[in-house]
Amino acid sequence: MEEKTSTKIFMELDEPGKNRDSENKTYEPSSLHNNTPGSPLLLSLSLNNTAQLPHQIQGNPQIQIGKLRVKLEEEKKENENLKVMLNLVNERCIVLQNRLLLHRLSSLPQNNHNLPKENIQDEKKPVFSTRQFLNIDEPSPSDCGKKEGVTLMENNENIKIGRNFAYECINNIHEGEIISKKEDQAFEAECRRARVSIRARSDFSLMVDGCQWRKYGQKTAKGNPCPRAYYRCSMGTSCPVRKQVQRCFKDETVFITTYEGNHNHQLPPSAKPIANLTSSALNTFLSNSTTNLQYGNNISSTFLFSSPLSPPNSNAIATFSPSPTCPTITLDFTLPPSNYLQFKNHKQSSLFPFPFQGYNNYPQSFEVFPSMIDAERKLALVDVVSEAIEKDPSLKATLFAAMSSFTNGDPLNINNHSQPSKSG
DNA sequence: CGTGTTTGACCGGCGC
DNA sequence: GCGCCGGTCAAACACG
Repeated sequence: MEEKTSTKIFMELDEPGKNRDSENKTYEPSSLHNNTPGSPLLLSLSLNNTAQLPHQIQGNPQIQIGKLRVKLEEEKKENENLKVMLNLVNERCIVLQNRLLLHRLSSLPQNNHNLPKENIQDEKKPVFSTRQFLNIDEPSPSDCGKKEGVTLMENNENIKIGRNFAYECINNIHEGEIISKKEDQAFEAECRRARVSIRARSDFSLMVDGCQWRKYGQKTAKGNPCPRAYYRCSMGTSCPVRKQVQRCFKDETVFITTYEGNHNHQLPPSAKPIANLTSSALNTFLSNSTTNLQYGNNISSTFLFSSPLSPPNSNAIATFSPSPTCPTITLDFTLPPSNYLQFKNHKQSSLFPFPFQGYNNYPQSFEVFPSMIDAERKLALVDVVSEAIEKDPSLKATLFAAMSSFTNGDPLNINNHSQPSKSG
């Protein structure tokens, strides 16, 4: 957008024999703008009078240049302000889009395998417009992203409209934030109760989480002969964080580590990746959970989770179980990377930037796998696919076959699943 | 002796 | 109300 407008200005200034004083070299656009080499000129949003520019250049060149420079400085300043504002609007739009997505996921009926086709189609849409979230008909300030982007390119009047749009957008979004404050409070309360469970192999880097733990109990839980160990964080005084570690009895190389609570002390650098992982997972899912509880839903969902950890440990299949007493997020790192690829390619999953940040402000992304099946079934699915892929290099066929067994023969229709056989 | 682990007892929530 | 189960407590123990 900026570069386009800038190019237009260049062309007008450089056009020979039209408005340019050929004897005066100071009309060189680069000398006018003092821009760094290669950087676009920052005139795009605010040049209300680009059409008049050639006329202004006529007459005394020195005076006109002086006037132009002053005007240019003003425009640059305004342009900077508008850029800041635009960034703000974009950031807030992303926040609203994610809120909308989580809202939509949680609003789906529990038996959503009977969803009409349109709804399933909707789930595949990568992003949702702000207007959809705010439920406002056009024309609306909530259309700022789209409308501003178009109108700013057209003419000066539209630039003004676009600018007003931006202002209105900000005001509008602020109202939305106020409305959602109550949800945020519920969200915080949820954070304290929620758990993040990590399934990882014993040689996996996640097993060393950088914190100091003191074991305070051990118990053999029902359904798993392997004892579950209970740990308390001993790094801070009365740190409320606890974790449970249990071996998976199906595959003893797999450990299930469950974290609960927030650290009340400074974390060492070595502990931050896991802290980021768990906090971003919590952030990712708990809005969904809060809305679920609010609407009385008790649905689980599965996502491809792009964690803040470095590759190759950067992806996990995440399962969210929004239990009213203890919502739990399970991040499964036990699948080989190829499984994630298959999982990802299988559905037209969408990718969008995720605004929530971990302790360390890692940039994060969040991939949506639009399904709503219960946690147990999905974990069973993960096991089946994992085993099959280990045995058979023909990943795609095996994966689709496994998916078909859960989806009444249609591997693409994850919502229309049937009960898996326990023989797995 | 200080720190961490082990392990049986205890408690509270939940389902029947 | 009762029993089951997960989670926690705390005394005993191990180790440096």
